[in-house]
Amino acid sequence: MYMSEKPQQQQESAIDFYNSGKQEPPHQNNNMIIQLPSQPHHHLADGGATTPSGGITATNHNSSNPSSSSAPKKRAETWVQEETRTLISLRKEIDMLFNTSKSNKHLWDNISLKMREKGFDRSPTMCTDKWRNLLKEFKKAKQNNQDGNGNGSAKMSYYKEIEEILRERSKNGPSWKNSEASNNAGGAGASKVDSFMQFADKGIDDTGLTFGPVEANGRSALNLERRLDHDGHPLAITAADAVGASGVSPWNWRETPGSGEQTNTYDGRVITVKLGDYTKRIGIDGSAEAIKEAIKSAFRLRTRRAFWLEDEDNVVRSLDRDMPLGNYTLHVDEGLTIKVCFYEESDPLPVHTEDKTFYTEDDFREFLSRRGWTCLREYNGYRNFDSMDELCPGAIYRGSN
DNA sequence: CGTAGGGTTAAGGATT
DNA sequence: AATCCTTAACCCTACG
Repeated sequence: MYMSEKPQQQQESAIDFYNSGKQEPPHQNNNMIIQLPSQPHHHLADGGATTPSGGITATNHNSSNPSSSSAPKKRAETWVQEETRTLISLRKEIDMLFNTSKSNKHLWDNISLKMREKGFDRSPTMCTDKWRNLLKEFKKAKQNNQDGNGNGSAKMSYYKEIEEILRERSKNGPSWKNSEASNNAGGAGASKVDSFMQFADKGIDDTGLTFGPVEANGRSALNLERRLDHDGHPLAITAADAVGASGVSPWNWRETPGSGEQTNTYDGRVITVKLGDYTKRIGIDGSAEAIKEAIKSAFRLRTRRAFWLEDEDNVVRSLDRDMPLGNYTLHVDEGLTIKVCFYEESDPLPVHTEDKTFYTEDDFREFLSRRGWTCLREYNGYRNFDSMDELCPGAIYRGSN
């Protein structure tokens, strides 16, 4: 109505966002060549929303148009369903790591990275904004849900997810906030730490990641052990003993029978999860955490690497006891692999180089600090990198201070 | 400092 | 063409 002045400022910051590096200058420029898998962006319109051409979001504008002053600020593409779902599920995975009194930037960085890995080119800021907008929508929807809002649209499924996250949160009580990624020492606390990104997971296997992204034999890069049987988690079911897992996980939050009666008898709610040559059946009667643990257990995932399930349509599904039964493919974060040169005191030439794979910003920081470095420097250049985000896969770096 | 959370602005497609 | 509607992106404030 009466707001005619101010576009200035807004416009500016928006442009800045895409062009000059306020937020992460989209990885594409510089030499961050995270090649996105050809921008999947399946264009399922988001709840009837429109997703015009192209599928490539904001960031590609600047390739041709660095900062022509009068660039008519384009807002980013509307998020498509898969994007939103992926975001929700990624956020869900690490929700307990968010700490209101500390910077969560690295967490959003990570989420953004994961998004990019899945072909969704969304900056951390875009992710936070989207998340916040989702929360707002959700709350608003909840307020006036009495009045005929009960459409079963995609949004409702977002809301379901969000509700669950919030439920988990409140259920876990304040503890999730202050005692951050609880150290793994001890019982139930351990499983609260998500399999997804165990940032605080020092100590175990600190050379980290003995399991590089792709092993020489070509088998998928997990530290799968030979025996792929289940060892313990009640929801991890082998093909042979699917019936045995009556397990309701210790973290089973839902008392309410939900839809219909919820008996103790195992009602066969099992999904099939495939990874490479291995197929396992996983019971999904527990909480998201429990299901995750079951998957880890079944496939012997002992890494901090992110993993996720995609259904037969390649849609990333969040782990949920209500998730549709069926066949899923397990995907594991491939990490970001670079080469690092090591020098001897006197010798100007590198003694040896080593491949190094990072899965999280914390991996990266930990790696640096363990060697007394503050950043990495490109091997034949002088640019320093103190964030994993800026590293270029396969490039060569050396430690620097 | 940072975050959450609420509000606001405006881009841009859809509808009339 | 005008209007409506959705939603990305921004602003502000309280709170820790």
